[in-house]
Amino acid sequence: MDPHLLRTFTTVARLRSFSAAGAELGYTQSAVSQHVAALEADLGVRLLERRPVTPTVAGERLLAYAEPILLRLAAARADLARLRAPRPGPLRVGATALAVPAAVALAADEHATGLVLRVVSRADLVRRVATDELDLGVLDGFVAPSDPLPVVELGPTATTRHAEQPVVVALPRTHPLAARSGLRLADLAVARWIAAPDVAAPLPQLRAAAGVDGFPAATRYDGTDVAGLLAAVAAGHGLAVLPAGPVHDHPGLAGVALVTPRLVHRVELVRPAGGDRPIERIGA
Amino acid sequence: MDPHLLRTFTTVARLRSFSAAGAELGYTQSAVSQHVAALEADLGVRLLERRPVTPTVAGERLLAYAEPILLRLAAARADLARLRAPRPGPLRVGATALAVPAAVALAADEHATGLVLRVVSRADLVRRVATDELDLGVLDGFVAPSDPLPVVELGPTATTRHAEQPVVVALPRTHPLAARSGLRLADLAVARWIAAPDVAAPLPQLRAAAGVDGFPAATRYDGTDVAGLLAAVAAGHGLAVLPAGPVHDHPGLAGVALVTPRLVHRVELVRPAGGDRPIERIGA
DNA sequence: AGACGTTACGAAGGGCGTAAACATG
DNA sequence: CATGTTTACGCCCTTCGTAACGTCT
Repeated sequence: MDPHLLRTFTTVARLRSFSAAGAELGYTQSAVSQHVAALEADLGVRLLERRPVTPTVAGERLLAYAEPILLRLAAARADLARLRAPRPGPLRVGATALAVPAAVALAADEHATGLVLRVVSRADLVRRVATDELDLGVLDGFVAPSDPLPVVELGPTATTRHAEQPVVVALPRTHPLAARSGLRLADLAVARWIAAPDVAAPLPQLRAAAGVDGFPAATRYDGTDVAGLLAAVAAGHGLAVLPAGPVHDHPGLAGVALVTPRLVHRVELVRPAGGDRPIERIGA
Repeated sequence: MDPHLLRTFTTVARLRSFSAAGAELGYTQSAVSQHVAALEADLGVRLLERRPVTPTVAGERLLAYAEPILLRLAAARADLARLRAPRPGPLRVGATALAVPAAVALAADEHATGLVLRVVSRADLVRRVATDELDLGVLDGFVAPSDPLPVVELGPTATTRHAEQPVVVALPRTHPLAARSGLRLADLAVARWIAAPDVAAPLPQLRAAAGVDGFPAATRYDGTDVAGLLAAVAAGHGLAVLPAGPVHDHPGLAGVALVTPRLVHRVELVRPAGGDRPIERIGA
């Protein structure tokens, strides 16, 4: 199970084509065919159906292993490269949508070498830090008080808490529940929700936290723009669980405290394992 | 970063010898030397000091990546092999010390093909299931109510809850605190404790849960035998956090409820991703 | 027939073992 | 000097590309 073979395999599976994978990887179609054949021979299972190219059950299973493995290999290489020589150029900071203000505040002193600030999805942030696409990540999420954010550990990554603030259910100011002083999440399972996984608390997480099904997605919001989501909630497209701050600042919105389960909005710094370049003002 | 090179590197680092690693892996000493040289050339860093053979800083870092990667590769191979052909022979069940009764109850019907029951450490259980050394794992641990046990995800592993029971601080019946109706963990930070990481709640976890340092290990208990640990507590060698059941059954012990933080003793089943061989009576 | 994957084959490269050189305590 | 690692070198096996050959639509 040479990583080259795994990489070829994942590429073929993604592109659903041997020739396209060859083109992307700089191999001939023939070499790709040989790679896949070698993997299939090694594992004794057919991994791909051809024409159309589709992963078999075993192939799907292997993909689930291969991607993390390749990611970790890349992370290891990036980590050791970083250890070898400090990267020149501006500090590249990535932040998830609701962590942007924290990232801005954090990088306030970084005038020396310049700054690149980039908004990324929650799913990508840790990966980008691990593979040295970013020097620092600022990640947000919704968890029980003082619980750490769940991060996929791609290696000896260091995460540190930065801030926590209360969580509210965001509703239009005119909503019948807007006057309530507190809400229980489970009682809102049948409401209309906005699925905004990169900004608000993702609906599957709400289902898990409430312990009930429901939380139907009336609207899907794929951007990373907080103002846009707030406007969508105000316009009545659905509810969202958000940190109290931005909701209270919006004129058309009411933010009602979430009493059960207890959740906080938490911001954490994600730094590469080595963490050579010290970031001051951490943990403020 | 060929896995063969990584495997050679980790073996050399573990055995602190090129020649011993070669012997273990079936290579000549020369090949081992070439492997390490190739890795060092590839990554542009010296990984090992020679004479004596010791990992450098970069080497230590690489080890932290290499071991999970190699484990995942092995897990992937084992998983696909299992998918290919159902394993003959007895059902191999592994359980951590405090999960043994649950494992026994669970495997009660498995008379068809026979049963191998094996007590393993918490650290090893998931790895052994993933690499197909075990067909089923029964894992215990101490967590907040209804939280899942923390498991290192080596692939698409399936874990399911099996049972939860209350947690107590085990003390000798004659201990001054034995008459209390409830105890706060933080108040016990300066007590004498027994470090029994494979049976009781590990002391580092207690420090984290209590949010304070302390919990000094007066005694270290490395076995997986519950009765032995209970005897050690009864004899005054130190305290331990344990599930209520076995503590209450012991004549010389008092089990005082732990009121803050709220913890439960939880038992979970760990099954290989595929889970072909259905285990009945799950989730009882 | 055309697009796409497979197979055959030869050339280049890489990996391993043997053996000699080298370093270190 | 003994033990243990590195280097030199040759053989073999692997891998890739070219090109001819299936095969599915």
